Amino acid sequence: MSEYILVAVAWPYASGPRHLGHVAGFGVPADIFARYQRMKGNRVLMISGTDEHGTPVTLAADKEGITPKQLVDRYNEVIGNDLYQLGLSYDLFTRTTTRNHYAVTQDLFKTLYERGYIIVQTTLGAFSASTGQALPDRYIEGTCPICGYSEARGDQCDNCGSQLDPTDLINPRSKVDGQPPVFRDSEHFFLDLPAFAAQLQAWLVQQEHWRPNVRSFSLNMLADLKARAITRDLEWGIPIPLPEYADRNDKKIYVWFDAVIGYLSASIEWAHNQGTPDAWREWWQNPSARHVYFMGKDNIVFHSIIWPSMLLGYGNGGTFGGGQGEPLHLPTNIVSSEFLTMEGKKFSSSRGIVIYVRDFLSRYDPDPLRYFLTIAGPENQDTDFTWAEFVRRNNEELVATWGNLVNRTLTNVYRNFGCVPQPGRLSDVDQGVLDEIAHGFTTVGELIDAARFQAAIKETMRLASLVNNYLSEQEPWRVIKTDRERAATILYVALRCVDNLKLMFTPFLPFSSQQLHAMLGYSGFIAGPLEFREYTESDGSTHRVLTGAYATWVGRWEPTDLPVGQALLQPAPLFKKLDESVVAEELARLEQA
RNA sequence: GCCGGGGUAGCUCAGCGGUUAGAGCGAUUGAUUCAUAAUCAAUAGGUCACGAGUUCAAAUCUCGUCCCCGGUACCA
Repeated sequence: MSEYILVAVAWPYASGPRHLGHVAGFGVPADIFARYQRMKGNRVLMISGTDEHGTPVTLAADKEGITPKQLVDRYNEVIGNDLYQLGLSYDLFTRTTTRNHYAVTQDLFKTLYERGYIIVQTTLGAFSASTGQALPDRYIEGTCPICGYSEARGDQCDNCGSQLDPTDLINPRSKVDGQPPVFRDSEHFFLDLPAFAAQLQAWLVQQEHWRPNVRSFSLNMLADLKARAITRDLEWGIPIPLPEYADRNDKKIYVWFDAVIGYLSASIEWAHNQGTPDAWREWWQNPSARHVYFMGKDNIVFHSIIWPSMLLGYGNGGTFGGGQGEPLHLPTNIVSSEFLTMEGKKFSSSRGIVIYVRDFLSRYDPDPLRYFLTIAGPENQDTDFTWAEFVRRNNEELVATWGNLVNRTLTNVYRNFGCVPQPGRLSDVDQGVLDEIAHGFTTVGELIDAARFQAAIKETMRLASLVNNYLSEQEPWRVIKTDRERAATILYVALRCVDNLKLMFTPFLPFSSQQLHAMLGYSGFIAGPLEFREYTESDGSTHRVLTGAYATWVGRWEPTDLPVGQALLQPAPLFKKLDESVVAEELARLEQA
């Protein structure tokens, strides 16, 4: 019985290229989960896109003297390429500047507004004296009234940690042009979060399967819930869908309000692109579907409080819901990761403590990166990326344990038989190792399903060691000198194990598993490939999306019947051993940046 | 400040009330040589941040202290 599973992946922000920390937090874990579920035969819809509105985009564009749209076009392409090269198997990776996304966002806004969940309040805002541009709190700096630190931000002082208001600062100035800001009243729309407090509470207490930090953090927030502004004084954003704002260019929907709606709008776009415009309902209006969200810990509140409130308020209503069927589905699980640091420090583009995904992949293969981010990534606590550790994990774990097992097995078989050998009678030891590997489909599968990816890949590696152990004990290279049939049996068993491990490694290491699949003499795509497609919307605008024909995958999450006699291809190493000098080279590169 | 998470072997991390606290790597010793000098086995290595408490039993629960990370509602 196949399940409907929505894999909702956090939307990378299109203000610049993304670094390793970003993909460690949401991309790789989500892809492992999605690939496993597809191999298992479930109906997976994995969606996301670039998040393209908001102040940082406009400021970055101003700095370069280009329009926000030009800037996000560039980074949508860069980020899309990164994700493609990493093999993240989105059913749809789109963007928030599509006509479809605007329409869905406006539908939610309008529906929530009509139902009284959006209210108007006046707040004091800061504006640039020269350009009139609104300045978010953190774009204002000045002297901290508490500790006297001269570079305190409008929201917080980094020196003493005090929470501040921009109006508290002594000698406030804009971080953009250094001029003192002008403060004036501004009318904004607020999402009435307290209206959902009771429903959220009832829902959250039931979510005992969530990682504890997500649940307790969210429950805690409920105690002191306030209405939250969902519009900004900004030109760049989705227009407020009310008649009196139709011609106004100074106030737009807040970027986070539209970003979370992306999960729904991307599902709707996917269905439309497939030519089955209502297919999104099979995930969103299906109470037995599972919705699993992946993100970094800084995004929790938007997914556990704000987005659920919006879904509760919308129900099945509005233009897209059509007032029919079940209310839209709330998150089933919110898988939040901790943070990856870089050589002991926080990632920081401005200070050059960063490795961009594209730079990394220009020099190294995607699977070693996916391996590192899974086995040593920030799943349960902050973890550190160091080049020394990356090289070590690559050489001494990935190459030595799994790569070597594949290479020694295939080389032995290829040289002596050329094809999958006919086994003789299996001994208890033979059957024992086959059974243990086959059992991995259960243990590894359960770990992945529970979002315990680190434990899952460790278990898979342990199984690979087991087969190395089996070969060491059985010594087929010695046996073959005296007993060819026994050697054939041993190698057949090892090859069956490798074939099954190949499948178990596929969610983690899709590229090398595909290579191995071919070397074992199989055809077809075990789990791939990804592709870009161009779509044109009704207004004639086009955009590129990342997608793939995943239904054609031949990889199944179950033991294989490796056909006796199947011809193998000439084996070649799956992974490259990295020279120790890589560490010094990369550290020097960081120094220069 | 407040809220949440974390501090465990040389390193990177699991474990989160129950036999003598685990893994991988590193170290030492031995075996092996089919394989990318890749493998396999054994040994050594820890007052589980610190202090107090609850309990028959604490790395695990409670309280306090110190340090690191995130959030703190106008960064996303």
